[in-house]
Amino acid sequence: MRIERARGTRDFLPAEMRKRKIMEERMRDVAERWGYEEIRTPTFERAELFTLKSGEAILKEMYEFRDKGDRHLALRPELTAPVIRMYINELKMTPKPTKVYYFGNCFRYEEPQKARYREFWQFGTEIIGSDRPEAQAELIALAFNILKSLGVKAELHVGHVGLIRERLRAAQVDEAHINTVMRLIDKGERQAVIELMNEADVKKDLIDDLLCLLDSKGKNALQEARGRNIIAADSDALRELELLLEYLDYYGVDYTLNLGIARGLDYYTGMVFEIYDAGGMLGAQNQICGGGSYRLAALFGGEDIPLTGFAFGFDRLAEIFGVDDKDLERRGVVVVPIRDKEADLTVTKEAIEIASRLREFVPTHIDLMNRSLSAQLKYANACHDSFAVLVGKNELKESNVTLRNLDTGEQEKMSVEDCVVRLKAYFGVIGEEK
RNA sequence: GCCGGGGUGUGGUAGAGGCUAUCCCUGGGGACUGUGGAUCCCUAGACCCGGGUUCGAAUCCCGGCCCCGGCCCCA
Repeated sequence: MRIERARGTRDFLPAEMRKRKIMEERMRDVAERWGYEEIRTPTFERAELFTLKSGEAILKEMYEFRDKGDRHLALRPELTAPVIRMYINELKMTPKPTKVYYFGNCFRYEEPQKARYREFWQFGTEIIGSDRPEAQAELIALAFNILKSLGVKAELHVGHVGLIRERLRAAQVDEAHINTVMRLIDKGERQAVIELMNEADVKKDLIDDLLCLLDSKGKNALQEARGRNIIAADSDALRELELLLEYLDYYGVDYTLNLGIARGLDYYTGMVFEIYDAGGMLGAQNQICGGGSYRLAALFGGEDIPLTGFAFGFDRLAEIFGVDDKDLERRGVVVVPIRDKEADLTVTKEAIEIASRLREFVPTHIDLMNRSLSAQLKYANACHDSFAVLVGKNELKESNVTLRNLDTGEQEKMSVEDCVVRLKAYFGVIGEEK
């Protein structure tokens, strides 16, 4: 009987893995050069870590279970909460800001769709200890540069939930209602927002101001809003946002100001941003990154430290990441022992020794099926190898090997030493050992 | 949770109630134990699962599973 893959999961074949590894390497590389260090948390956690953050309702969207010790556990549905937990448990004493990144699989029990799976990967970073504009700008610039390293065309929208919250407070809306409104804004339900405000007896011109703020887009939105007195001149959020945008210019980051981004979660406190695929390849799921400044640590029993972070949907990036076929094609070498019918082991011994040397710097095959010479070459061809190193008794007699270029068919006899040098040069190995 | 379209060897397919299920690609072996990509031969390998209708089901019906896409959601 044939066993099917679990719903919403995928197998990654070598070609896909090569692509994903290239992406991972580039993303890690950028993060490292920006001074972030990789961390890793467990694949499963106590379920309450996630319900505390997102409410009991998300239990039905998680893979949660009881272990044999009756602990209530869950496969992680995201990585922010685990990272904060790790920080509170064991990173508290590190110098601030603490800059970390992560890459890991997450699990959600949802209906699979385009670029949406039950097991998916997130790549994200957290700045622990700062939500100042300097930190916000660096974080956004980092996300921007990671996308650049992947050659992905994307659109960055930056907002600030503080502006809207301030506006609502000015309108005498209480905190509980503010959170409700933020959630509605995030869902784009304007009508519901208006109704709720009417119920709360908010004056009509204040409602208009709010709606106007939500619609603000583009570089000049801030000046316009201030010009029309929608934002108070002494607004803290405004000052923070202006500074952030200034810094983004220094970083050379292109952005669209979008005050309508609300991220309907209570713990977002300041800057928020989202990045969308600009190529239209993702259908309905076109958001590839989300982040912002938030306060979450106190919820998990830590000090209420400011946090700024983002997470990329790695699978969505993989969907739109284009890579040269050349980069994906694995080019290696095959060592071909030519055995005679007496099954003389000296040829095999020599071949293995040569393969071991080549394996220090290039993918190397050697026959595992006791095949004939021509069958070995046929296999090498099917595997897109570049060179064959032929080792037979003729070569052994002369202490030589035959190096055959599988692209051109040219071949020539040479010593093992010359062969190694030649292949090192071809595969661009620098820093010859002495 | 809801809606639409699908599921035949590794992959891609033909087949529309009736012979041993078509063809291409693929895997293994051989022609060919010192030179590959061609050709030929042999060989491996499939009707998603369960039930129903029928003399007879890959084909029609029902349920499930899975895939693709959309809604909801997206921490």
